[in-house]
Amino acid sequence: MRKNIGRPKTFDKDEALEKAMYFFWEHGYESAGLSDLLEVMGIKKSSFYQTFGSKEELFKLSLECYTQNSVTYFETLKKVHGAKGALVEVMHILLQEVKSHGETKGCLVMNSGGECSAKFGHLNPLVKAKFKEFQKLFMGFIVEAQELGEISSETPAFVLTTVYQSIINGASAMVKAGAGEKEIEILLEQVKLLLK
Amino acid sequence: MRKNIGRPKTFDKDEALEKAMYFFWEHGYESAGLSDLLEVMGIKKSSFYQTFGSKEELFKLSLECYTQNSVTYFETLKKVHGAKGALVEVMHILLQEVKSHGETKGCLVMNSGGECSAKFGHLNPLVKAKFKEFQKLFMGFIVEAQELGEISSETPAFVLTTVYQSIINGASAMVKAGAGEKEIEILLEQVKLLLK
DNA sequence: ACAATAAAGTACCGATTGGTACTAAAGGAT
DNA sequence: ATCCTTTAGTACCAATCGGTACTTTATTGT
Repeated sequence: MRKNIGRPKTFDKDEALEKAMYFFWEHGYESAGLSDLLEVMGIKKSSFYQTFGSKEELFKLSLECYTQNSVTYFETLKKVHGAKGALVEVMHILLQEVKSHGETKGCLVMNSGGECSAKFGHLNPLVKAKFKEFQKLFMGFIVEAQELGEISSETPAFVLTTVYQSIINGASAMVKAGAGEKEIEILLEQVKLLLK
Repeated sequence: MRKNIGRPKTFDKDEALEKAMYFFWEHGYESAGLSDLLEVMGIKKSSFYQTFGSKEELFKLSLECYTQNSVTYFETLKKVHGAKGALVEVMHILLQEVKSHGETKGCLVMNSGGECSAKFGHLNPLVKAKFKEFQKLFMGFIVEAQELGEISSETPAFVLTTVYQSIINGASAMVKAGAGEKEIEILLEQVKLLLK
């Protein structure tokens, strides 16, 4: 069987996907126009449909890509700040975003939940699966922090995880609706208080 | 000056607006098609543009309508459950929604924040204004509960308000992303714990 | 009867959407 | 030189979008 026949690919699929993922993250699934995506990805329509099949397929892959990137990013944060510190740092980063830009992209998975639950119900199962991955990721950090004694083991890890998620997701939702620094500073303190 | 000249209106503007508001609440601004809205409102296109001007104007009025309805609704809850009880009841209602339907519409203002912050930036000021109205509404309840001794005055009212908002908004966002009963039950307990 | 207003109904508009079809050129392997 | 595949480019598609224009009919007060 012959290999490398024909004209070789001139773009990297994963790189193009990552660029698309960022664009979905910024604009949402529906609002991300195909022509905009193509421009960002740096490929032409014919290449796109041959490689990714459809906009919906691209979006599904973007959700996967986002989750993988997030896991890697959290591992990096853990190495720098520790398990508990990484969780606090997430809120700290949100605060910095609000202070410098007054807005935030939030979490692609949560954003997609809001967008898909009403109009793109067939994407809900995937969104839910990714949500559970994040839940698992966060709880892993909390369990680890509890084992290390960074966080009290008095409250069950799942409870801490759920409350933590509600605060950070609520925080970014509030920023999008118009909340400012004061609110996020309060919520940062609340996260620190929660993870005692 | 002659009054009541011409053919009288056969539909009530406020009723039609309220129906449109519910439709926006369920489907979001962009996803609510004009033809769907007309069907729900029970009026024809010509009547619509004469009365409301445009889809965007209708949406702005819907945000006003939603906020007014919410204020009225909260006053009702307060009469039944008291100031603190009303705040807890909001979370309780969300839990019931999850138990019976597995989903929630959330808050129209917060939903609009997520939708408009990216693509319909010119609506942000209005969304922000409505967000602050809700903030004021919640804080009024908390202040009242503190004065009555239902809630401890140890923590400042604004802090309690912010944390409360982050939890309920985070909760409905999580439900849309796929969270279930367990998570919301935990968050209901957390709200009760917060408002001590 | 007449004027004034609102309704229903129809037709149409330009713009945009995601997606398809097809041609032609490019580039590497055999 | 031949084959295979991926590019770029163009044209086109049906569907949908919010919105406009216009005619016709209905219902009131004067």
